[in-house]
Amino acid sequence: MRDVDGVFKALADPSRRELLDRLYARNGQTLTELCSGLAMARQSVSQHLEVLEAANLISVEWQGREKLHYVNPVPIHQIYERWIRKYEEQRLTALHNFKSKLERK
Amino acid sequence: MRDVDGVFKALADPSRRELLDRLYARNGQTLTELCSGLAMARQSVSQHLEVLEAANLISVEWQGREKLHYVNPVPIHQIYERWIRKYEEQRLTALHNFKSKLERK
DNA sequence: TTGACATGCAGTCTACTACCTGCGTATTAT
DNA sequence: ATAATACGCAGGTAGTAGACTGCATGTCAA
Repeated sequence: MRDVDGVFKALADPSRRELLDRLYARNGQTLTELCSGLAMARQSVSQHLEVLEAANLISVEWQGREKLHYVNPVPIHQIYERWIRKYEEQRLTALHNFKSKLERK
Repeated sequence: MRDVDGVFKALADPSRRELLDRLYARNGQTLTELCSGLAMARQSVSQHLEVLEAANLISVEWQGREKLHYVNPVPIHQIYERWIRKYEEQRLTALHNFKSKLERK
């Protein structure tokens, strides 16, 4: 349950976020497809994908010699639920206080 | 605008998330207050706070020799807006498809 | 069957990160 | 005025992360 850490760490790298974006744009891409257009060696991309997979942000399906990658949106949702919504409330409270202050003038 | 990276990196460390949580529980704490109960040297905490400040996740106000720290929920909201909501939609779509599949049975 | 293709495994190099310690400076309290 | 307090600055170290190269393995196609 406390694998929040892995998710945050996985998301902390811009290359990994781009990979997620690419998968979001078209799901089920292979490793070499994901490599194309990136200024990185295949091995680097592969490592990044491993990190994303370890964080459960993507899932993998083998099809012959090809490795297909799929986004898994669940961990991101959990991050939101367990971590962001709390701060969201404070933000809205702050906003509300700010408005009230304005109105009292 | 693309300082998303700094925010993600700042959030990637559990110590920094705990510091944010502590500030969320009680805003406006000083450095030494934030240090108390943590198994870390003051300097380490200070460095973490610098990272959070650089990511604009906290703001700082000097009062004499004391440094007061305040949470800034805006960047987290931006992360949500620009990065999470998108995946949220896909998650709901996936959920919807899943339900439809069940119903077709 | 042989060659091309998709990927994995292992090792290396560099840079950064998260710690620390020691010392310096400014502010408050006695 | 002096001591205690709150903090910053500089520097040092161990571990890790991100990139690479080279080679091995498994799969498909001619």
